[in-house]
Amino acid sequence: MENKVYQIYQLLFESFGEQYWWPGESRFEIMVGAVLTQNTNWQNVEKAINNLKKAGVLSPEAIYKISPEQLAELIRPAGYFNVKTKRLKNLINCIFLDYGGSLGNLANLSDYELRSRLLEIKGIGMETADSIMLYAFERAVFVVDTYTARVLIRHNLIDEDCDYDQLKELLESSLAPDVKLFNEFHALFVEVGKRFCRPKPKCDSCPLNVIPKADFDYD
DNA sequence: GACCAGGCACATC
DNA sequence: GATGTGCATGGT
Repeated sequence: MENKVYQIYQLLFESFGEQYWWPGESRFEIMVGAVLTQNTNWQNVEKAINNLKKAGVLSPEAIYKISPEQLAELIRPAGYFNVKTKRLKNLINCIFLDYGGSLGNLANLSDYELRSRLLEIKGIGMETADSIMLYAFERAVFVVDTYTARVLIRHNLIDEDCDYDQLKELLESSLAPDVKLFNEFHALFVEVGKRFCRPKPKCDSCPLNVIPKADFDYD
């Protein structure tokens, strides 16, 4: 098999089907979710987003105006709530002070400009920036996360001390730059990761078992 | 009770 | 430049 990366996509799609990501109703909700889900279970993020919705503050203007204390209380279920309060405020301040509070103005930026601008915001790292790029602005960038790394490393497709850019390069160079494909593939990595590729993996019925695995000791 | 989650910035060596 | 640490809730 020539393209193992694409083979992985096919195996995962056959097993799990379409994932219907990102689970959010608006561009802004996706951006907020991208920050809240940092190192955090999506179930907890949903509670926080529901709190924001119930309080009627899931908009750039409302989050711009709300006090840090109130915001922290609303997003508490997502964990790291003090850190994430600052990160959300940083993101919203950028949108307001530099782009007049309009996401449409951000949408006019080129891929390179948008990613650079997002990465300047304290609290927005590469994965969060790429999640926003792909899922909120429909740009064909691959979102790498811990599961992506784990799966590719365990199947010997990349060195175990690779960095984010190397993983991203492997994926983007192995695939056509297709927003829909990147959307599904990242979501499928998360799905297979949650089920089978934890730090201590349980690979018994994993659909990727047909791909050779590296030998690891997991203690 | 231990483990872990759809990271990131910062301190220290 | 590499490695370590704090941040925090909630499900399994």
